[in-house]
Amino acid sequence: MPRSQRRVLTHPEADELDVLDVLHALSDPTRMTIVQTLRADPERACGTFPVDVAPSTLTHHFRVLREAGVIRQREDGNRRWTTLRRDDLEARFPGLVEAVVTAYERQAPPPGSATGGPGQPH
Amino acid sequence: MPRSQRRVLTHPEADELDVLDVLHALSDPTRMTIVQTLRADPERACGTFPVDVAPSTLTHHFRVLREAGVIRQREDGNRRWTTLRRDDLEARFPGLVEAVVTAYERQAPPPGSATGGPGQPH
DNA sequence: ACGGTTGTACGATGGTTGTCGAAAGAGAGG
DNA sequence: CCTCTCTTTCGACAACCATCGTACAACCGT
Repeated sequence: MPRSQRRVLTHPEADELDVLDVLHALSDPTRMTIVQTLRADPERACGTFPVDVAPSTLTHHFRVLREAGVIRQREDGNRRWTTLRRDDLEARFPGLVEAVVTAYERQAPPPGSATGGPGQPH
Repeated sequence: MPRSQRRVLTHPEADELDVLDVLHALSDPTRMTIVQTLRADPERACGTFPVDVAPSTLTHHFRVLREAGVIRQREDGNRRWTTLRRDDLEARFPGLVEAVVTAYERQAPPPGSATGGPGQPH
């Protein structure tokens, strides 16, 4: 029995999303970096995010984001692939994710971006 | 010496606002109700918000909002007046507060509004 | 001056959260 | 079958947080 059947990945329905849960999920730098990364890359495996925490901590953050309805996860072989639920979020909270991530990028450029923009270099 | 001089109400500068702090401040139903109320009424005294918590708890929530830069408070005689920092927030996080409050009102109509909209009535 | 109003400060408390390490499960490949 | 990789689960722990009651400070009437 494949892992995708063994453990059910619970995702809230699009019309069940709670904006307070979403805001709480986004008010953490690690989780925000995950969302930021997913906006650039549509789908990534769990271990490929530019965050600096232990694997078990990462699993915890993915669960928070998933149960808030921010991301969707699917299993494929050994990997777990993660996507941003852009359409569902946009339908229920128009402009929210756009505004949040844009605001965050201004103050914390995504890891790997060469220019830090007008941020304090020291 | 008036109270407005006695204790300094610390407000972050407009360019110091942290989007993660703002999101955290907004991810609480009591605080979101405060912001929601302030969008309708430009300025209110502390005790006039339609929330159901103890006064000391309310003070705590005002401090969280103030230190995140969401609200501004000024003293006048016995009262402490609270306003939303709309311009500062809009300049630094364009569209954010608008999207957040709009999303929240859809799922939790402001207290005192007659129609609950298409929400579950029971 | 006195009492009432408004709001804060402090301390306590129960619950939540972010973090990690160790152990284990599931799949891929030899 | 065995091993390696990817990811999860569990237990633990310290930090944080929302909440409250009590005490207190400032202001405003009378």
